[in-house]
Amino acid sequence: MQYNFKDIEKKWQNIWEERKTFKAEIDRKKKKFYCLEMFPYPSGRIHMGHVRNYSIGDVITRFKMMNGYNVIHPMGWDSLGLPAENAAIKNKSNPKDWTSNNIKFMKSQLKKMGFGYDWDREIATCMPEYLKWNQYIFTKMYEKGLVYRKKSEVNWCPSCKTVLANEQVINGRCWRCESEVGLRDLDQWFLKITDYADELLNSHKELEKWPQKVIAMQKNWIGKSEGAEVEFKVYGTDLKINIFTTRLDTIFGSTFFAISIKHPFVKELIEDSPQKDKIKEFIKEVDRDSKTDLDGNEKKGIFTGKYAINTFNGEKIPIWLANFILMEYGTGAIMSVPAHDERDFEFAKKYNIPIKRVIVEDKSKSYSEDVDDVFTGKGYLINSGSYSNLSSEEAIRKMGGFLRENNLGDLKTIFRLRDWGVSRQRYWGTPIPMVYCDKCGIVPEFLENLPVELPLDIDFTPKGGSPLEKSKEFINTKCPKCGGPAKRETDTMDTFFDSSWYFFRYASLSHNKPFDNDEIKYWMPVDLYIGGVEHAILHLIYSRFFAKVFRDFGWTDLSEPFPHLLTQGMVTLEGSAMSKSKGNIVDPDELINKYGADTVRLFILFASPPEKGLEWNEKGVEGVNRFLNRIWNLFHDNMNILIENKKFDMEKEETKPIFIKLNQTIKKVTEDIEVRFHLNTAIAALMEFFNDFSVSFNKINSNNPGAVRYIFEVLLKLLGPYAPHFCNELWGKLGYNSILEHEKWPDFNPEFIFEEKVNIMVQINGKIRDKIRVNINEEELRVKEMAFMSERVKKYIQEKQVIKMIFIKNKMLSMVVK
RNA sequence: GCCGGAGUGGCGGAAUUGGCAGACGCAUCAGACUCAAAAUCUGACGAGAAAUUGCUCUCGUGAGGGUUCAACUCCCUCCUCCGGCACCA
Repeated sequence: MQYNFKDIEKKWQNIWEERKTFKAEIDRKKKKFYCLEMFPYPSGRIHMGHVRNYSIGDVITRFKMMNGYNVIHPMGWDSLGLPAENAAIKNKSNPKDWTSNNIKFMKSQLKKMGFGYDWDREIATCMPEYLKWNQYIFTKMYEKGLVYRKKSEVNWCPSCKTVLANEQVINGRCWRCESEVGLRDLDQWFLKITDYADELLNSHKELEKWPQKVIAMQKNWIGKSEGAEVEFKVYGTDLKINIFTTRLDTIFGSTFFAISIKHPFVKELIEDSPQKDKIKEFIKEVDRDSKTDLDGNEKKGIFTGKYAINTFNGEKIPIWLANFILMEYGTGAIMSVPAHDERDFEFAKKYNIPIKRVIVEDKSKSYSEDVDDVFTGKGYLINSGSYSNLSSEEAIRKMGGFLRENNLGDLKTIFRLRDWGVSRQRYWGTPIPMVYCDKCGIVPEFLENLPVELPLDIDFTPKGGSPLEKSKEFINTKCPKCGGPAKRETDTMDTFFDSSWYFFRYASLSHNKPFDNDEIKYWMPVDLYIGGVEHAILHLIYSRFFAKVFRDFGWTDLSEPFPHLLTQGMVTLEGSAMSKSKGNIVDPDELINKYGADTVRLFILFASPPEKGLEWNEKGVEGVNRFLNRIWNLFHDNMNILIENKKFDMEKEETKPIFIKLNQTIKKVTEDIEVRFHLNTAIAALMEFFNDFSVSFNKINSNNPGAVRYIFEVLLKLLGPYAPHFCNELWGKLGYNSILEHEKWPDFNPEFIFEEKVNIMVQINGKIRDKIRVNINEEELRVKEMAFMSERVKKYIQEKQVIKMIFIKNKMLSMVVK
């Protein structure tokens, strides 16, 4: 029989809502637990990734509630962003309406899954209140010097005359008109996240409960490298070019100098070269390559005609333009040491540049003048003037000192991480609250004028520029300082800005500031943050950065917002992520309608442990549904026994095994949730227990009938977080008015964890030859006696000598015979 | 190239501290119920060998080696796959 999940699930969803079961209020007598899942972008419908993510969070939430925690479990919407704008262009509608319709629908889907959220704390990042504090944070950052303006390139469609987001550029072409996309230099806003690069890296140490993988990814992304910056003079000119190197110790081996084609001094270097036209042609070529030939690994270069003077030995070395030097990293110029760097070696071979060995692995060995292989390791210096014979490390230290003393450079640490460009030339984002006044210059909008809201009467059909640029009422404003006429910034913020602090706002929906520190002190940090591993880098670095900035503002005492992170793997179909554009979406609604939310929740959690990727396969859904039905049927077939509520005896011989199994299951399920988050094995343990229970049901019923009800009660509590509607319904049928979430999570009885008899394996020469059943904690001597009496053991040890015996209590007896 | 992670039956996965490999579920097969099917229930289910039924043995966790009484688990070498970063100076 299939239980009627439709009525039951609706009923309990209403009860949770009416009783405000998941409302979170500060109660300083209780320990809090902040359970957070990454909020969704309201794209229209929830997908399997959401179902998985929120099912995990919901199990933890209910589990923690039953363990006496004051749980906050909020939900909201990352509701600004490009898809809304694209949809608006397509449907000639408004992003706001599109978004709020989607939110409405998705919220109903989440409710249908039975997820327990405190909807009173719901946030949508597009709401005026959120815009206001988002903008306020931006102006604060500006005041503190964490925001600046810089020219930066954007994608530009020449036919639509508009800036394109990266997502709108498909294979180098515009997503709408397919014309080739170019680049444009625009003034844009940046956040100085690099000021925090070192701290973001160092405080990884505090994140003990983060997956190693995520930390490794972030470290990679921040990309710290320690080296030195050295000034080189250009021979015969006043030019000085700085280079960055991690191998200052190799500087005596530098035989050429290479700079990026984008280096600001290129123009001056080639000004009077007879080869000027050829060089310009080369620059164009490399520029083209960099756009088309993504992994173009052939090294190319051209001699500029100028020479640099090696700061350490005065040698003149030729300056080349080379395609493998990036302006974005270091200083855009390098000293090249072909003997000790793979790329420099390849380049030198190609262009017949001398190669000079200056580092050797072994001081006592002699090396030939010819260098036919690259040695990139550290070692000892040779051919390096007064630095010869020093180790690489010593040399770097001394050379660094020399640079500092002579004002020619210094040891320096650089990062791959670059400042965060937050400007977007789009409509559906938080307007950057800056005003351009002819008299006062750039003025951040005052708090009392916030939020700067988006104008609604906007034509979204792309005609050139950002939609905001065309709104006269938006652009024209008063200067907050002098009151004179001024113009508004038309760029909006990267939506990652919005999502970098929403979890503070959930915890404190304060009306006169972004959040209130008293409330933050109670609720924050987030005790468990659950989300897709695809956010391992950007979102999780930005959020950590924001927390540190807030701390430095004096707004909180918190340095890390998420001490415990659980990253779930992606749900894939045929090996690739489900996405609308690929058309491989599995819609959870169909499954919910067919099997009910409880089955869907159980199913997605049972399929694999959360952190692993999950290849979608619907086959197993029948299995978990069967499990629920079997419980339902056993329960209802025995209602008469269950409502009698008789006394029972735990110690009774006939039923002791099921109590032991029950207590073992409590222990296992508790630890699986709490310690490992392996919800799949917790469910498996519950199934295993129920199998035992049904097999021995008649025996229990006839020997110890009162136990049936007790066992069902415990089972419902343990299964409750996974299948909350189902379990609450049965709980009610036992005559309780309470809801399971307010019941206490069962404790296991340590006296019922161990069985009275255990199997001891008898191993002879590494192979298991017998199992003997003995009382728990049986003495070594007695086990040995029994083992020697076993016929099967005798077979293997007769006429042989036992030379070694190892006894592990309750587990095994291992013998070595000869 | 560098940095992570993984590799176990037909499939998803389990084995938490080095101690019974394959829990739990799916699929499959057989049986019961049924006129029949579905549903449900019962049983079998890593590979191979032997056997009269039960009691049996050998091999087996990507490959090869090692440590150990004992290895999916620890060490070394290698292969494959996935993820991140990448002419990073």
